[in-house]
Amino acid sequence: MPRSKGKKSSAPVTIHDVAERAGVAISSISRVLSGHPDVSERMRIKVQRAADELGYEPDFFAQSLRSGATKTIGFIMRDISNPFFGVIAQCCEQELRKAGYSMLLMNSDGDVATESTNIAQLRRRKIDGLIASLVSEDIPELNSTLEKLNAPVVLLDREVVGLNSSAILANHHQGVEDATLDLISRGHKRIAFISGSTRVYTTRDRLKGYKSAFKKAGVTYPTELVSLGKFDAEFGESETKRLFTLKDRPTALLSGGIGSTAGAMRGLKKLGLVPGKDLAFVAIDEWPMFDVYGQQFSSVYRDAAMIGREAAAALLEMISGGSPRTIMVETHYIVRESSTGGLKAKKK
Amino acid sequence: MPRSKGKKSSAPVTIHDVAERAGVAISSISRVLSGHPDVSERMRIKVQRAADELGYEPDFFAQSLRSGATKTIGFIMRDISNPFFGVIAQCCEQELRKAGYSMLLMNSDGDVATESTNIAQLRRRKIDGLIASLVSEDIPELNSTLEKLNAPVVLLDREVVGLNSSAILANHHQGVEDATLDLISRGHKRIAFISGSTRVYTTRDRLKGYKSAFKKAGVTYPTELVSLGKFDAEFGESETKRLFTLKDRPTALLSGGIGSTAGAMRGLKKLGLVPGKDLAFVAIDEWPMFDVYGQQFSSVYRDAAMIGREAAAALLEMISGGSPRTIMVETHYIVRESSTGGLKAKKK
DNA sequence: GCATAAAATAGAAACGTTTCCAGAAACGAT
DNA sequence: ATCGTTTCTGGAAACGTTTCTATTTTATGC
Repeated sequence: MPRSKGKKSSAPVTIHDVAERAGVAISSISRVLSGHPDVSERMRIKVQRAADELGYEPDFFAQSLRSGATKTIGFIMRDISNPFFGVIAQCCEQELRKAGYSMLLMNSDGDVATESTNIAQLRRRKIDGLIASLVSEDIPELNSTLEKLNAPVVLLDREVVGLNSSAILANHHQGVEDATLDLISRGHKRIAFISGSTRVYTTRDRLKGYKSAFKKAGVTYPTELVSLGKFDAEFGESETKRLFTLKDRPTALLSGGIGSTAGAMRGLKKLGLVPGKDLAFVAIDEWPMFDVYGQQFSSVYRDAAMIGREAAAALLEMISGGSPRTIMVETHYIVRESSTGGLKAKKK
Repeated sequence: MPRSKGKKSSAPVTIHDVAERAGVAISSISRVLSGHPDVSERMRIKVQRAADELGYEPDFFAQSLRSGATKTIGFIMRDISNPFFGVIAQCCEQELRKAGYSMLLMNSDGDVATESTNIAQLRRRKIDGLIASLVSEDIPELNSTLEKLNAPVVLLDREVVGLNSSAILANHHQGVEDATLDLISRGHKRIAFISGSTRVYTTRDRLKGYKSAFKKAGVTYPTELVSLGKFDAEFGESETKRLFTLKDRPTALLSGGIGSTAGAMRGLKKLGLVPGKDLAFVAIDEWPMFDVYGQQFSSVYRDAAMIGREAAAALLEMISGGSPRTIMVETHYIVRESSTGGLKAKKK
């Protein structure tokens, strides 16, 4: 028992063990392993061998405590089960991992309070950076909460005024304008538009595209068919039902966001309306497999994988001293079968 | 400068600052804040007030270094962009967060080497537990790698022999048997079956259901229509194309796993074959929105949200000293339109 | 009141690193 | 040889907690 030389099976090997084995000071071990320049070749070899023989792995927490860097990135999503966010998360994590960082994932479930708790938690964990898809842009104290993080921030599809962060924005209005113009040119005037709150960039920019299309076409847009509230499926479904049971019901529908689209599709189904036949339908953001399902949906597309990669790149840049920047990702209107339909016998 | 009383704007407040303010020892601060019983009411109030006034937040890394608990759970997925895994991740994270744990997310991208690197990384980070959807079950050194983690493990849909872990398994064979029997009863004999490698539980259990259905029906199953290889979309697509261009082509298809199904659907589309018409088609595991897309797909369903919750629960249980256990989640055959079709003019 | 036990507190030693500082060794140049 | 440089190394002080031990205070029973 008193012998500490025995094979202490599972006691983790520390820097002291390596130092003892190599017969040098612990500071030398640290220098060798962290690639410090002031190290002789003889020392390097000696230490490396001792470390290898003992299978030494530096303790992450001790390192972080002393050095201050945690090699950890916080990632706050409104809903990771949303495949659009899933792709972003995947690509982002891949890039961060390549650079030696790990990703701490938290869902806010679209709830402001949860989001703020999450940010606080991440601050205590001293993350080196944050990538977030925020619930809203104008929450009181949001700026101060984020600044207290004391770490660079990359926002996805959000513009927070007065905050010194990077942002990955999509050029939503372009795609939406194209889609709306196409629908108008097909003869639609009563085009419904469902999306989230105007308190976030996403909605505002989409709305801009919707309005500018009508303007370009010289038509006034139907304000009563624009429904902006939440991004979730419940809202999408109930609004779709409401709008499509109006007396003078819409002939086309633009649904903004993955959640909205899911809700809209459910709503239409319950009403017995078939996209591409009883109405023209364009989804903003794609669900996976949109291109192969029997019924093909038109969409305003953006590249989620690229968004993830760009977010990681922007953050890593800031961590190594770079300045915040805003990246604009293009959107594209993809015409498929569901852009047709909704107009009674006009074609005949 | 020499005064340290001045408002040092951004220097983080430590336990020492609180101790000084309250005029007590740092050990008392720790005791109060961690809810130690041996604390007088007077002390509790004094410390609490000082802590509140200073806005003290214990340093996470210092806590972990000293106490050994990291309040962090590793989560290794093959592909988080897969919405099925996304739902699992979301529900799981939610449960863990409630219990005060954070989730460190890593993708293995279906690659064994990446997976093993990830596990090593998580070990250095001293995670309190791991939840993983492993690439394979019989990788050499997998057991020792996982055991070296020195933390409880919950595996999703995997059976690793000799490993003392919990597992969330799905009762795949039941759902697949039901689906296969239904197809047989509709008159199908040439039922193709595409899934991943038999080196994982998932495939083995599904295959079991497929075979037992044929056995129960007293029919020998078409070995040449069973294609087991990988879970990804490429494999699903190429095998679908191969099988459905055979001279004596299948009349029905069971595709196992989200990836396979995506590939199969692409393949069928390219061949111009419509599920529910030119063939009967049953997906094993659902893509989101299967119930609302124009063309409705039959499936063998399992509840991803429940899997996530059960995984979290099992892990938390083990962390607080409980024993590993295996949870079996039911699967259900859901009949929709795509179960019809594929039989020439039999009905007429 | 007094011994004894119990409760509350302070002080200091960890935890495993990195980093600062000082000193030793090596190396040219005189 | 001697002196300055440079290069390398060892020792020790952080980093901010928790936890162990020892000490002081308070309560309890006679």
